Amino acid sequence: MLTKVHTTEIHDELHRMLLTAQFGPAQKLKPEDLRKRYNCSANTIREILLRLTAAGLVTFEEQRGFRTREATPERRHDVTKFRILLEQEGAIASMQNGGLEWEAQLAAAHHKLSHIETRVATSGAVEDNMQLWSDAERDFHKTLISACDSALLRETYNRVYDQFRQQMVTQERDFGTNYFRAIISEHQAILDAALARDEPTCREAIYDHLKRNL
Amino acid sequence: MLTKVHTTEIHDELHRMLLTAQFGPAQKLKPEDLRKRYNCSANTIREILLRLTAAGLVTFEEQRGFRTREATPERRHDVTKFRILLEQEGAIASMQNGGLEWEAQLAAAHHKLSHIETRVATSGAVEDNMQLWSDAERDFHKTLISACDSALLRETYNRVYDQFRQQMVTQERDFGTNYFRAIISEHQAILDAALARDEPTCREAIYDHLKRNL
DNA sequence: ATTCAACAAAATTTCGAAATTATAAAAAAT
DNA sequence: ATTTTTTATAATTTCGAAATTTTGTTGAAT
Repeated sequence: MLTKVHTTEIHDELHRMLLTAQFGPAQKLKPEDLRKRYNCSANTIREILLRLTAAGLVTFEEQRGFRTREATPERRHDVTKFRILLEQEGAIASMQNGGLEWEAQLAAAHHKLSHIETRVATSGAVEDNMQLWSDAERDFHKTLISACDSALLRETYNRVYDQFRQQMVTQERDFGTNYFRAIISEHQAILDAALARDEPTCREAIYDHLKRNL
Repeated sequence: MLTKVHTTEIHDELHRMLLTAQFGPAQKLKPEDLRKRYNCSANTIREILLRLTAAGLVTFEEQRGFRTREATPERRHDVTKFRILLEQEGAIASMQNGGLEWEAQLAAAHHKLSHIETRVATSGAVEDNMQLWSDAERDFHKTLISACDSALLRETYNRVYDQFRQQMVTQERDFGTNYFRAIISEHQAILDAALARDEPTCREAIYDHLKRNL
């Protein structure tokens, strides 16, 4: 009898681990180890790793297995630059296409995010709120471009956002209260420009928010 | 004894078939059929289809298998718009970073392409030269952005180019001599603007080349 | 005639193991 | 001592089949 396995759950778990630096950069991901840890077959692990490769979080070389992506300044620069391009284009398209519903969703996402960021900035409890902040940050940026009419751009952005996050957490940067104090106003600037439909200002706000990673 | 199978070759074969409309739009890709056709295991087919899903040429739904992508005007529009964005950004970065070597490669790729296009436009032998033209066209556009400093943009462009091609061939368009007569000058305009480092003109030339698919 | 349930057939997913290939270690040759 | 060959070990890929889920069909109930 086959023990029921939950491929999706293992996938999500590994995905989460990759975005919280539970593995080192360019670290080998051994199917045999993972197989034992999750009590499933090597094939299932292989399929999951192939999907994570498609997401850009893992690299694959024929006959030599899987690795987490490298974390280098060059790659961080590349991912950041590309994210800026996609987010600017997506945000502007959203500003042109989005209506009241989009504005409301963006305001809501920002409200949540700024609440968490303020709490972290004042209390200093970074670790405790990391996952919460992480989800809220992703949601805000995703909502920003959500009214953009290109499904392909949105899909691509989601991939790139994850890769960006992977670079961030892997190259341990200053995630102290200073960081959170700084980004509160940056997120506010993006929100304001977006709702005001001020395209050049929004472009600039997105750039200013991300330029520290270039 | 296991009969040696060539996963890569089957993959490339299916990839080629997807880009030459050997399957209908949104057609189910049955692992069992493919397994028999290529004389390999269902698992191997599954792995290949997962890779093609990562490339964006195939869709996958849990427990209900794989399908070729749909071919709709909306999707063609989306893919075209995104391709224009990536190609414009990539070309301009190439013009800024590329040196003599890049110029030479671009000139070479264009020479090949225009030779084939002229032959097709005059002889009318479209079918006979389709694969040849297809490879040359891809190579020209790929070379155009090859000196762009973002590996991520280049990777993404390659994926989107394939998806664009898939839409083109699936929605049978006018691939007669008229088409080839038209694009000869369009490719020439892109080349000229790129070598002249004229950014606005190059942007426009890329748009003009692709706008018929919007 | 339409809807629903029960069953049968087909397709998908997962497994455990065999076969292949890469990697590491030891031995031999320069 | 360094390089090359050989051997042993480990990892990857592929298979064939079992288990699961979906899809299609038949027959009963409304």
